[in-house]
Amino acid sequence: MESSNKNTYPPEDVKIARFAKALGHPARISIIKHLASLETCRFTEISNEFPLANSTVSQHLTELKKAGLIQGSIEPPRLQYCINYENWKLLRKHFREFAHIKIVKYEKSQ
Amino acid sequence: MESSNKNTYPPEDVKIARFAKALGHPARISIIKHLASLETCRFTEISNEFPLANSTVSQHLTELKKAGLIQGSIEPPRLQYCINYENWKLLRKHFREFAHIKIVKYEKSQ
DNA sequence: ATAGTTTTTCGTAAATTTACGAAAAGTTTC
DNA sequence: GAAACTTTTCGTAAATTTACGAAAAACTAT
Repeated sequence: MESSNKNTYPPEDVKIARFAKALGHPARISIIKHLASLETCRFTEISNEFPLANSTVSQHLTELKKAGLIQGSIEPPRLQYCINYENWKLLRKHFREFAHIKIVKYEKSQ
Repeated sequence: MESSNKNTYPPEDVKIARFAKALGHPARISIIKHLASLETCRFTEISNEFPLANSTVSQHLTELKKAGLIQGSIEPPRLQYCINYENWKLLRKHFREFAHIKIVKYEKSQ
C-alpha cells in the first residue's frame, strides 16, 4: 500500500506544518499575542502573565524560537524576546495561501 | 501534559491552537490539500498518495476530524471524507485575525 | 566583586503523538 | 451470503511534548 515514488512531503507543506505545530498550544498563542503587545519583550513580563512555571514558559519560548517566530536580544546585552517579523510575514503568506486552497467538494454543514 | 486549569487560556486562543495543532504535521497538510482536490474523497485515494500505512493515514484523518476540519460521509452509506467548509472558514477567520495582530516592537531582520 | 535578580538548563515523570502490522468491522460485488 | 475489497480499531513501541522544581548560568545593581 505504499506509493513508491513519494517518500517525502513537499517542502512547502513541511514549512506550513512547522509553523502550525509551533502554534499548536494555547500557551504559545497567548505568549505570541502578549509578546506582540509589549514594548520591552522581557521574559518576566511574559512569564508573569501565565500560571506556568518559568521553566515551562522558557520551554515554550524555545519552541517558538526554534520555529523562527520569535528571537532573542535586539539590543544585547539586554535580553529581549521579539517577534521575528520576516518570518511572521512568511507564516502569514503560507497560511493565507493554504487557507485559500480551492476545495473541489465539501460539506456545507454538519 | 495539559495544564491542570482548563480555563487558563482565552477560548479564542484555545481554538486557534486546536486548529494549528491539527495542521502541525506535514502529512496532515498534504492530506488536506489532496482531499481538497478530490471529487470523491475516498479513503484509498488519500491513502495511496502517501508512503504511510493505511492505519496511520486513518489516524491522521481522525485527528483532522477531531479538530472539525474534515468529516465523513456526505452520502451514506458511501464512505467519504470531505472538508468541513464551515469550520474551514472559521479557521481562516481565526488565523487571519491572529496573523494580523499588531506587533508593537519587532526585529526587522535576523 | 558580590549580592540579588532573571533566565536557562537539567532531571524527571506523565501524557500524547506517530508509526506499524494484524485483526476486526464495514462495504461492495458476484 | 460469500468472497473480495476497503476502512477502522487494537496492540504496541519509540519519540516527542508538556509540566514541574532545583540547580546552574547569565545578567544587574550595589
